[in-house]
Amino acid sequence: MIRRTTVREALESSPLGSPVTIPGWVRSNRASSGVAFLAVNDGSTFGNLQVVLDRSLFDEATIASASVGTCVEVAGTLVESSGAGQSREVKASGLRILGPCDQSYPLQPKRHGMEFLRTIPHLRPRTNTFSAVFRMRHRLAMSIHEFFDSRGFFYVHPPLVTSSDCEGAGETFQVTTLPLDGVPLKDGEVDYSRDFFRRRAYLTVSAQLEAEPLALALGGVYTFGPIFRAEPSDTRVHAAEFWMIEPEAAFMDLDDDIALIEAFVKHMAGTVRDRCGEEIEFLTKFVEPGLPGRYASLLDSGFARVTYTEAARILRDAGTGRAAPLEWGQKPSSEQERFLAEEVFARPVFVTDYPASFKPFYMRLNDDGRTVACTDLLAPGVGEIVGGSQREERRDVLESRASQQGLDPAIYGWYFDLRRWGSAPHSGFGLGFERMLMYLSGMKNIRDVLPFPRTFGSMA
RNA sequence: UCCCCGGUAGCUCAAUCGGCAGAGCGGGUGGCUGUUAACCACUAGGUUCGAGGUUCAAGUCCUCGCCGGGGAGCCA
Repeated sequence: MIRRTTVREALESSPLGSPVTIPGWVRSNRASSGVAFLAVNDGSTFGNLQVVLDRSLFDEATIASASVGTCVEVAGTLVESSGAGQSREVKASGLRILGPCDQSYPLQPKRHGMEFLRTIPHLRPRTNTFSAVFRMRHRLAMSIHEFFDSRGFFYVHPPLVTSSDCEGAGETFQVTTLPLDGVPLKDGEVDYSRDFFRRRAYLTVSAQLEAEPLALALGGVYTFGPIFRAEPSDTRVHAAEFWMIEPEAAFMDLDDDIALIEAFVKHMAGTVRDRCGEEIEFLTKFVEPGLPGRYASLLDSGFARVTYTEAARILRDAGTGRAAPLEWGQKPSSEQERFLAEEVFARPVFVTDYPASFKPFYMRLNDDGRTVACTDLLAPGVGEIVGGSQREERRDVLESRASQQGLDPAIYGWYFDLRRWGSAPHSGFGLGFERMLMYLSGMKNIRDVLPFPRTFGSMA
């Protein structure tokens, strides 16, 4: 075991004058006749550690061998830097090559295109941009657990293999051990009784249906795990495998749900802003200049709230404006959603009470009989980031809406049972983890916030 | 799935109306007394995505294919 000092410790906390041993990867190697400088990064923090090599102590070949990408272990003393770019540096007494790196190494100390970096997912975490994104990803994930834990929500783990396709949430990947070149048939149909689970099985497209029974026992719960969707959506915001947060809580109505969403989004943004300052600074400079404005819009004011019906009126009255009018009963287009968030309200806005006609059966029917108690949170620059609703707790209403939408009661029997015995008002929402990370990092393609993205037609 | 755009050196990109295929970075060699994606000089490096076609002449125009990107729909 190497007893090491991290770059983060060396830059922030280790006492000056102390001897240190620091392993890391060379980001740049600048040699002049009397002295050579290595920029060493170990991923523990955004910044590099400057290592100073006196050329009277190190020969030409040793210095040259520490080329960009090489894994080195530097021994030396932590000292105050006389240069302008950093306050501390290491005066080296030893340099060991742990992992040599020849000139075929694809990463250079220069800007690369995202498309090229996607072809080397195993190396791109060594770039400034991707190491920043993945540290931010960690911080965001941790902030989710902090938030719900502090509010008494329990972290639950619904199955990834399910029997239902969660109505309308998307195309499923089927899970089977049946041989594809000789599927067993019975009466001309596939004989699923001979499949692994003795029935059809899918990868989950949403954990919500399984979260509800847990919420109706534990009170407040949340899930945070992978979701799989087989939709052939070839866009910058869709992945076949992504992560979703789905809180669900008993005794919570739509107003409570909306308050929870707002507090949650603010907590995530606030934590990342507080803890990822260097990452945000870098990403603002090289990826998305509008990043500070995004944090401000999330953190510095309350979110707006309108009903779908009011939004349709606004879009109609805006008339000659950028977005087309919305006829009541139609789904808003992404252009209309962006118009509301960016121009009408200029901050995140909750749109509530959509028509029941294009929403799933489990959303609670309002007293008007034509809208449901749901909300989408629309953010400037991206559109929808959260979708939630109060769930239909009345057994008769739920069953009639399910049958209207043509669902098989046999599959959803247990879901109806929740309303049969001890039903309770409850609500929840879903938030796409990568979409949130894209918003907070400024990355423009979902493939660039996932370490190894799986998207339609591509598994690099 | 539909629509649009693109593919030139290892990488990032130029190349006028169809007329000798270039630069920066990276690599190699040499230089420089503290550099900040160091700098200076020299140098090597090309099946212009592939297959056809038009033309005296194609990176450039046409057809097909492959790959990549963006948008729409759908969603998270």
